[in-house]
Amino acid sequence: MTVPEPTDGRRRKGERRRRLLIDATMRVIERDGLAAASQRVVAQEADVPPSTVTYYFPTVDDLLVAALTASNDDYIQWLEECAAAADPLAQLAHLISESTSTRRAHVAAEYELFLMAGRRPALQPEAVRWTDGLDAFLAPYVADPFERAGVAAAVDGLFLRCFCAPDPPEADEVHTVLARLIRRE
Amino acid sequence: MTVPEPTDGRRRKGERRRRLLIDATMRVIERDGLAAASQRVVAQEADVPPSTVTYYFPTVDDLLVAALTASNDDYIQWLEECAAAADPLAQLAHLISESTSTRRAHVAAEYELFLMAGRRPALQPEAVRWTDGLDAFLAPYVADPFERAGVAAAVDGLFLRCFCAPDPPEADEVHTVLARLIRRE
DNA sequence: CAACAACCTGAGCGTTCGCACAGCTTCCTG
DNA sequence: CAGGAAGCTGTGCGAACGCTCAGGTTGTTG
Repeated sequence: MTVPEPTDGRRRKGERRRRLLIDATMRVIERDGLAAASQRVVAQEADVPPSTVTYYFPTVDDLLVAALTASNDDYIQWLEECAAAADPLAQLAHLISESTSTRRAHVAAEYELFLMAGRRPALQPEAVRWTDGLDAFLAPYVADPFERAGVAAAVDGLFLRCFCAPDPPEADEVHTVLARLIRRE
Repeated sequence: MTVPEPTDGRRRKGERRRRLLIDATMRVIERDGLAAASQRVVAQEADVPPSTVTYYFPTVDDLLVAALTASNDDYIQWLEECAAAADPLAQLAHLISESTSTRRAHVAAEYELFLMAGRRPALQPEAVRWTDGLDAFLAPYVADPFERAGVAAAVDGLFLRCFCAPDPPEADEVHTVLARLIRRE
């Protein structure tokens, strides 16, 4: 996924610019939703002329797909970081609970991606990347594949709950929920 | 939620027309997403002039909120029907698995609603209506509230999975997943 | 330093958008 | 059966939309 960091200074600047636009798109998505992420609005958010957006992303759809894919990248990486932590489950609970505050844009983008994938088969592999990553993360904790599918679905549901519930659960509450789903006695 | 069915024939026709527009909106959402549901597009889908949409829904936003709310109504009602069935859990699994085919528009609308609720506090009660209903449904099966929150989140996650996964699970598979989450041994 | 590639942008075209509004028909009520 | 409420729609305005394109600047390479 990550580009091998070009030596050419021009291309490097180009990559930086692309990233700038994607970040601006994420901020717009967080604030007003995917539908509000038009060429002009994103351009203004990034403080560049509208034609710059066209230069880097031939169509707005390309821009949106790029932003959603990048967001998915981030989540998969964070998940791997969770897996490498001292207490992976607690770390995951923390990540989930941050949907309330720090990572609102990312959660919104993730679910917009899922919604898009439901209509466009071309995007399904991107959704699968996440679910596969999540399944791999949970494998050490839940042996039975059916049960694991259930816990994975719960993780997705918890992200959403933290994003849109009036009184979203704290990290330790999410941790408790996850732990009770996994620990069977 | 349901209007007391007016005696006035004019108002009754009006209600029918409102419903017609909401249904058309749902079809558009299913096909091309919430962002595509503009006044003109919905009007064409419903085979009425654009100004008719303005007449019944002062702004497009009103139309979208009405459609999403109506969809939420449907889901809550279906959930109650599941609860009243012979095997509620199997019936719920069936409902979830229909996200793949019959109820695609409703699933999409439901998640669009959640995403909107994340940005607009005014819509949060609508999201809460669903989660509360789901919690009530699960109460007989899962006593512990934390565990129940986990299973509820899993239900939401399973809806999404059925909507956008390349090889969505069948009803009996969903049933197995739910049963293993609930039956602890 | 010539040649080229990548970056960059202002102007503008055609389309769609949301919404206002005046004026019409239909239907109920006193 | 008069009066009014509710339903209905064609017209049109200003704004935003996606996208094209000609032409300019900057940086790299042989």
